[in-house]
Amino acid sequence: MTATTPDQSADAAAPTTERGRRKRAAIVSAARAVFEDAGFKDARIADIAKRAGASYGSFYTYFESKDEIFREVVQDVTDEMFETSRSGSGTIDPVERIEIANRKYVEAYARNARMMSVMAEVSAYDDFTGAMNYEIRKRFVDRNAAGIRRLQASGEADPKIDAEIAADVLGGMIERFAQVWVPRRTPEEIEAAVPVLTSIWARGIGLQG
Amino acid sequence: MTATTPDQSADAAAPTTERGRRKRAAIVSAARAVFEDAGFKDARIADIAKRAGASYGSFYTYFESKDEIFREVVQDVTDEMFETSRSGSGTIDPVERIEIANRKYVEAYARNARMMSVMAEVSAYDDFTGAMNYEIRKRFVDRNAAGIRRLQASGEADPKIDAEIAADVLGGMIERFAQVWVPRRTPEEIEAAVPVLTSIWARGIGLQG
Amino acid sequence: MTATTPDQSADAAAPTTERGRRKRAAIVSAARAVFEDAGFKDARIADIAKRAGASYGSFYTYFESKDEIFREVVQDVTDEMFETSRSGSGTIDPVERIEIANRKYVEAYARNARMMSVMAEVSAYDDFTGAMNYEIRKRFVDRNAAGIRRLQASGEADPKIDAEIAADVLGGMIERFAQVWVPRRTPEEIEAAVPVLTSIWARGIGLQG
Amino acid sequence: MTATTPDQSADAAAPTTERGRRKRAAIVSAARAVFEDAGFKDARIADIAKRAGASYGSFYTYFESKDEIFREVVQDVTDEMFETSRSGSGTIDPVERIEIANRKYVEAYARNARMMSVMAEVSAYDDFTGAMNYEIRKRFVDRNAAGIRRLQASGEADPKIDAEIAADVLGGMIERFAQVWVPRRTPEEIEAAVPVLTSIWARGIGLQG
DNA sequence: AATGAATGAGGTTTCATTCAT
DNA sequence: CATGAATGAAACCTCATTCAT
Repeated sequence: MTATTPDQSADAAAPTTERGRRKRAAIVSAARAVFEDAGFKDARIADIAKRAGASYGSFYTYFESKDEIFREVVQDVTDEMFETSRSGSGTIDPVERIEIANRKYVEAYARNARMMSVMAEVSAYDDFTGAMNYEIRKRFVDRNAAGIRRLQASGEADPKIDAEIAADVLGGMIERFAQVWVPRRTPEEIEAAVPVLTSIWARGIGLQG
Repeated sequence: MTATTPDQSADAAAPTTERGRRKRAAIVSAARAVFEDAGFKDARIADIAKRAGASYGSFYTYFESKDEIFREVVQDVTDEMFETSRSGSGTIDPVERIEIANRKYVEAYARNARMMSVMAEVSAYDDFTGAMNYEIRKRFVDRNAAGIRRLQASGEADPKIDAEIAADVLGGMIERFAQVWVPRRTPEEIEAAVPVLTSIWARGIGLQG
Repeated sequence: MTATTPDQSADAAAPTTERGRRKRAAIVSAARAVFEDAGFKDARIADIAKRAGASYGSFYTYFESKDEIFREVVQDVTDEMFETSRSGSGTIDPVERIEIANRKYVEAYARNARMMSVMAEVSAYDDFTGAMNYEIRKRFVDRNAAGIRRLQASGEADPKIDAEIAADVLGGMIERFAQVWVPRRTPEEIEAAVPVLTSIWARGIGLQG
Repeated sequence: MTATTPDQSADAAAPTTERGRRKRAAIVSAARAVFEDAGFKDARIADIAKRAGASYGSFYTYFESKDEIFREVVQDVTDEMFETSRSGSGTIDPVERIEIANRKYVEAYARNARMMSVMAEVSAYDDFTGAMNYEIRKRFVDRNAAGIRRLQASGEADPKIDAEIAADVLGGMIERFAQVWVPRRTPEEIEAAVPVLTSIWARGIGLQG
């Protein structure tokens, strides 16, 4: 994949029939599975087509290129990472809110772990994927920053802290935790570590005596 | 690159003459530059040879394959990351020690940033590189854990904290900070952020009132 | 070609369309011609493809490797050598039967002479081809042994002779005759020598006063 | 190896010192071993040099090319095949003489079996080797023809037989026997089969009853 | 639309031979 | 003469993309 900017002028027409929509969806789903198994470079169109029960040529009826379908899968992942982390919580206790947010992020990451890893691979040489990665991160960090500023305003968090940097750094801590722990540890181990994350986070911004 | 374990049975001979040593070093150096520019998959032997002022065949005088030279470069990076982070500091103040350690890691990362990124790419499908990455991380995290335990023993850090998990998580925070900031920010911005990292770290383990 | 055992897990798909079948057959035919001209080692995929009017890649649509197509050609030759020598003769005179069998073998060899020679070359380092060569020989020798035993049972051939060894040795005589004479002599010379072969064979097993 | 005619204008000088002669002999010996192990095409100059304890460059001090050294080895084999089969026997009994000659050929073949097989491989594309093979065969067949004519003159063998063709055909029987049996059977089995060869040969030319 | 065959640029690797030291 | 590094022409194989049916 060469460095590119998103190109919306898709030549491959959107399917008009129900059957076409199903086939298209099958290809996207198969592509995601193949990318997860093989990474981007080693994924072959032939494998995607076979896995989708489609022919070689059918792939190109729906997608212009390998890049294009990869971007569609990346977009799906990005959307889901957004979606999941969006819903707020009803609680009032700030530490509990932080823990819920952290847990949500880790859970969303777990559902998309392989693709997140492949996106990290591809970001190295593809601008679009890099931008998507950045978006996911930015959304997460921005929400964290807003939360910290709110806690500073209410006098619960240390007002001397730079909220943007702290949110960036602490968000990175969660990201890295997910990257490292999700593929290697059991759900129970991860669950047990989340309170440690929360505690560090809370102390880090001066919450709690 | 297919998943592999380190293989010491190098078929390509070590150079016996001074001239050979120079050419070999030139190839390693050129290879690193090419990997940094292009990543692993897109790096071409032809480019490495040309950049080293060597012929196509000369490459294969010293290295069996693209995999082999990549591992040599990875080994070099790993060694340097170890080397740098090893030397202790003379100070006694724990916060200052943490800051020095963090700054050292970030500086070492900065010197190897592109290769660290390529290694992240390749770790996805190559066991050797994955193992090297793991080694770097483990070394860093272990040192941190020892430091935390020491501070707990001296009563400076909160003894209720699980030192291993905290070291893992806080180490990840530094790693991710380096990954994200080094390629995108100026040295000044990074320098300015390090105290934030240090502060969060220190508070996170219960240092300071 | 490295030593191998036959591998039935062909990855290259069998053609499903008529067009595909034609192209595949053209490639097999071209391959045989190229192997006959150049032997195995010097045969180049590019030449096979060009001769078949196909592109480089088309070759790999149907065959995994040079080894695989060589085996297919070898299989064809083997089949034809079997086929030809199978049909019995109607005559009752044992000497006449021997002469017919010898002539048939030599004729079959003549039709496949170049490939038989290439197979001899390749047998030196490839197990599959060696096995095919062995099969051809075994089939021929076994039939001869049965014939000799029949003649011994009917009292026409010397019963003291070891039929298996005699069949092996006399079969080898025919094989070697074909190897040496077919490429170097005219059909007329060969035709004229066949009765000598027959006479030696017949006398050798004690037929005729 | 491309088709060539023997070229006596060797550029590589004959060694003048004793040490040079020894090294040259070591290279020839190593080359033979490598050709026997690997055949012609797969034999590498590097392996020959290493096996001879010589450097890469030394090889080219003594030999112009891979072809040249192969021809030297082939010449050695040819000489030895000649040498061995030359010495006559003292006996008078014609059948015994035939048996001795056959046994001698098989024994000489056994000593050179691997190289004879490699020569068969190379004969397919190299004229010089083909000529050597032909020489070996011709010498053997000619001697046989002379023997048959002698027996015809003395009234022991059937005078109606064409001595040249019979010698060719029966010689081929021995050759093929050696090719097939030597690599696959034990010396005892071979020894046991030689009388069958002799018997067929003797009967074939009308000797005995 | 669907199918699957056809294309060919692009990359890796080998190794006989030459050449600088 | 000895050494071993340097050269580069081949040759193989892959696979995204195009195209004929």
